[in-house]
Parts: sequence; C-alpha cells; structure tokens
Amino acid sequence: MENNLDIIYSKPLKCYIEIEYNTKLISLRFVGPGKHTREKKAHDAAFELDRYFEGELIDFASDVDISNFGPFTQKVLIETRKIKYGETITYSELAEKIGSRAARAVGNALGKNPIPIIIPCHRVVAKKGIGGYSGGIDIKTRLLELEKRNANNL
DNA sequence: GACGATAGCCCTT
DNA sequence: AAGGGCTATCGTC
Repeated sequence: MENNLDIIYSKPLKCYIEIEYNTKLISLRFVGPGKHTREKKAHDAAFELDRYFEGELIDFASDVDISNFGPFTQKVLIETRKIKYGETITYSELAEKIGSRAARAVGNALGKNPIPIIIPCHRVVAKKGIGGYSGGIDIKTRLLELEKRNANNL
C-alpha cells in the first residue's frame, strides 16, 4: 500500500516537516528546504500542526501507528502522549509511571519515536539538563520555549 | 554481552 | 560550584 506525504513549513522551527500517513500517522520528519519543496496539506494533522506552531492548539487528535514496536516502547510512547502541553517530566519519572526504573531505556525508546511533536517526546527531559533529542537539541529547545510562551493563554 | 536521549554518589579542583 | 569517574538499572539489538 502506498503512503501519503504532506509537507508543511514551521516558522518557529525554521524548517520543513514531512508527515507520512495512510489510515493513521506513520512518521514525522524534520527536513531542510529542498529543491522542489512545496507545501502540501491534506491530512488533518497538517492543519493541526499549523495551529500548534501558532500557539493555538495544545492537543493533537490524529491517530498514530506504533504497532510495530515492542511492548515497552509502546508503553513509553503512550505515556508520553499523556504529558500536558507546556509541562515536562524526567526520564526517570516516566519510567516510574510505567512501572520500571530503566530511565535510560526510556531514553532509548523515545529515540525511536516515529512521530515527534505529536507524540511529545520533547517534554521528557533529564533530571539535570534538557536531555537529548533525535531531531537536534535546538529543535527540542524551541518546542519547549514555544509551549512555555503559549501555556498562559489557553 | 554491549550500548544508551539517565541518575546518583563520591571524589577532585 | 562544577566537572569527572564509577556504578546501578534494564530494554534493545
């Protein structure tokens, strides 16, 4: 089955984003401006992302497909989706919520997150410091700043 | 077995 | 204070 691809531009992140989907969301990638990059918005999530970057949306409704992962990783990703807009928890706190003490394993699992932003792994930070981010720490920082700015006006 | 997007402790400057 | 080494922890590959 052939998947669909939408492309949007994020002003706060200063980069393009590709979202891949069929019946559910498959992946979200950060991409620099390509030769023939043009925006294409068909899926709801593309419009949701637009509003998110404007600070007007705090909750994504779109369904995500994480069925190809193991049970631990799925638990981590599901738990991550419960973190509220503008809030953060630590790797160890997230581990505890799913009945584990493997803070590092949580980091590993989050590193595999196929759909960042919508599964808000940027809200999981280290006890001391910001922790890592597959898309680059700068993107994580911008996302957290964006949410901190807009958390007030719900 | 080794390796992590961790965390805590115990040193040294 | 701030940074480095050591170790506990545990899911993945």
